[in-house]
Amino acid sequence: MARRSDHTREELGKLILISARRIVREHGIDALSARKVASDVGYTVGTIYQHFGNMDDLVHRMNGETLEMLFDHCSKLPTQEPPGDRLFSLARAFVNFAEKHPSEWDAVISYRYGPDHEWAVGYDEMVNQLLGLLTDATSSLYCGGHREEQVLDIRLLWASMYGIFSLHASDRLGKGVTVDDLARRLVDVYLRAMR
Amino acid sequence: MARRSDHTREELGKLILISARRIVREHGIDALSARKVASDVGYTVGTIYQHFGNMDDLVHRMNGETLEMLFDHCSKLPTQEPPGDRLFSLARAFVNFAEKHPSEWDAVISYRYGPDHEWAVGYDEMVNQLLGLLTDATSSLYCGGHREEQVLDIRLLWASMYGIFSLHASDRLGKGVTVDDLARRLVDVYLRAMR
DNA sequence: CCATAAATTAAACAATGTTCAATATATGGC
DNA sequence: GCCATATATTGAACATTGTTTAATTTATGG
Repeated sequence: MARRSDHTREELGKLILISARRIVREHGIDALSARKVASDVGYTVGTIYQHFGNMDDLVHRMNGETLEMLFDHCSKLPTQEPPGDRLFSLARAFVNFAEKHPSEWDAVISYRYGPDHEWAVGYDEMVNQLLGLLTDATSSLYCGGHREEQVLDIRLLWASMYGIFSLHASDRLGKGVTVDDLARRLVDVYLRAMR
Repeated sequence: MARRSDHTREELGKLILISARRIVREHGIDALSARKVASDVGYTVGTIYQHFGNMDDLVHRMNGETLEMLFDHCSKLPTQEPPGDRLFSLARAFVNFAEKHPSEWDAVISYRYGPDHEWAVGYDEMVNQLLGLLTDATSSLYCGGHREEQVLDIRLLWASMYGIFSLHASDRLGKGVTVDDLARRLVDVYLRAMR
């Protein structure tokens, strides 16, 4: 029996998340299971379920942290560029991050939660922060009173990137087409339309 | 034991696909299982596996047929409209179809195949036919020698629609944002960029 | 030192995809 | 009509899942 005083409750929660991430990184999201995490962390299944109500919650927390990593990655970008360049940089940063953490990003993109799963507020906030980066990078393009248009456009950019990654995850982008090609073209088309 | 002469091999294959589609339509892709299909069709699990090597193949065939249905749905569209209108019609037809067959479309969009699953040629051909519709609707916009650009743009439109549907499937489009809003805006942005 | 609360285990459950030997059925040759 | 052969079908098994729960162990506070 793993000793209760080995780690505080909080520490163990972190250990579980670290272990889950390691399994996902090394073997993909489909290889993740409660028992593997448990044995990896030196406890048994039940303990996992006391820290995370179910597997969806565990994956959800992990994915939230992955979004946080992406946000940090993007926050390092220079903020002085002209709006067009800045959007390109942002898109490239997305692609970079996805290439650097393929399995973890795949989990964010294509893990299917069960029907009664609820989105944590922290998760939504993180998405909003990422959308905020896109908003900042493009707001000079909406000098008029077209703020609602911008909201829609940001969602569209986000959805489009999401689709590119989704198709990429299952190798369905098309022969010779890369994520980078499509992301660049997406920004290009968008900027042309805004001109 | 179900009598062997009740149906020819081909008939039984069709029955299995019909049953699978019914289960998906009524209870969603996550409710689909080999045993449910088997009992629904009046046979046992093993028979399913003699007709479809594994569940991925079964879903793949079903999804291929769904794409076929979408293609038929889109083929009824008038072909005389100006290119812009035609692209809007096409996008609306996609959205219509997805709204008409939510669960079956969800299966196409977000079912995760196993790691060693291979895409059937028939499936890819069907995707190509759908991309062909987009190509036809937009080719007058590429009067110059920009055919490679068009190929990329078609893939981009496809990926973007895909992303919109993916996010919609998990209710993550954003507060008050609909599939139709985004699809229309997508076409709008694209056409503006092409102008 | 003991009572209480919390953490942890071990075992169970139902459901899944998948395989396989045994059995039943149809078919073609006589 | 009968028999051998090929094929279809079953039924049971296996490993793996997520999840629950009663029993046990551990820490903590009086």
